[in-house]
Amino acid sequence: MRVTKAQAEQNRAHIVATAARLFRERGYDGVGVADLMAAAGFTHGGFYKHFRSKADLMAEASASGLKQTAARSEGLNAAEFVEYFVSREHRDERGDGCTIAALSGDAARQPADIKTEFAAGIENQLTTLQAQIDTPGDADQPAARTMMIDMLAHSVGAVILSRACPDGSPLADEILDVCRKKILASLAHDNSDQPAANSPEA
Amino acid sequence: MRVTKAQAEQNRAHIVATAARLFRERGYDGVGVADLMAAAGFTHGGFYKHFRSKADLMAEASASGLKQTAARSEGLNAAEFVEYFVSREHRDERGDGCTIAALSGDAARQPADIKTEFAAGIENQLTTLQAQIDTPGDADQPAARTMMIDMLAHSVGAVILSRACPDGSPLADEILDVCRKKILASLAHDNSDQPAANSPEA
DNA sequence: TGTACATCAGTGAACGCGCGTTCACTGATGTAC
DNA sequence: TGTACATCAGTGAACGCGCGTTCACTGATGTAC
Repeated sequence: MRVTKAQAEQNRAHIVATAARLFRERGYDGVGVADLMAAAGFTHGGFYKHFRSKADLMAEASASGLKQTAARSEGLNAAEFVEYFVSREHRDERGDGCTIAALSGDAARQPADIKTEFAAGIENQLTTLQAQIDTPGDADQPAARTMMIDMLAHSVGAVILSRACPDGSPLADEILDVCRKKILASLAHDNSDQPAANSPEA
Repeated sequence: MRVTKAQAEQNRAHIVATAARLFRERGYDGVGVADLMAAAGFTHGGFYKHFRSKADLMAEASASGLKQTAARSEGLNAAEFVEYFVSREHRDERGDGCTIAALSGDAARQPADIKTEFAAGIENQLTTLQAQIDTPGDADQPAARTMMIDMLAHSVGAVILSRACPDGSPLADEILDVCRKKILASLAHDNSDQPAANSPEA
């Protein structure tokens, strides 16, 4: 049952893509090697012809998923990104959605190699988002980066919080709607580095 | 080896509290019944004298953890809450930190009973935070709720994103610092429901 | 271009291990008189 | 208040099961001549 070198590479890529999707849907612990290989259309034994261990695949599938996530938002400006990201559709489609939103909570408990992939994935996402900002001068690139970091964290928080609520509950939708408006508003009246950022209490 | 009714209740509460902490640290799947009972100072067999199943304990420990989380932020105003929440200390102390930040990602994949506990926990947290807002008149309670929903999602996103990065990496700290400033700033110049929330693109 | 042999992607049974759960047992607690 | 018995929190061995991983095997592919 040997298979063309090209076919084998294609099969391997298919397994990685399937893993990226299943991990987003069910988390790293929620997908077994046998599950995964069956979903990809193979028997489980062949897994170790492609990967040294499940842990290795976890890192590779994470990297692949993060790359795909960033590629998807290429060409979107910040507002368009938020409209898609902080939406019911995105919230309800874990498997096809953003890897950062789906797996950051899990990544926090994984070994360093996976966390490194996440940091790289986040950097890549930031670069992609920044590339679409109308920069009047190149001077305020740090401000653009700051803005995108904040916007991404804000959006990720909204989706994760909404997903933690029961399916179809009012609170789940309220969180999404409130945050989408607020994030869009904060993008609109360009809060580019107001100096008044210290001690708002008292 | 029977034990006082009072002692048994105390032991049960201790197991729940231990579970809440361990689940925050390692996630629901990362803690076994035997692990948990050993950490609480018991052998695993006794577990089923207190709980019908691990799933039952997961729901109860979640509720307990969420209650504790909200209780901790009582008396803090929004800015004080953010200063604590979006900090390195909180990020690095998963076990002692906020249950929402630690487990929302996992809760999304759990059965309805756990999601229901999370929704209740979030509502409780919102009520606690709103109670500390200087409301000029009672009229803008909806605006206060909106503000707290947004601030909570924003803060949770910052912590989760930071935790997904390698320990001690520059990006992990940058995310935290950027978001803390931005969230405090948005609280300070009170962006109470600006009308300009539609279509900032084009 | 044809032939002979080595390679290796994929198969499916089997492995040890840790998980959640059950169970017979213990002995101090709680209760009935 | 004291005695006899039932209760049940906690113990530790054992259960079946699914997990990640290994292995002998297959047979088409790739390679050497």
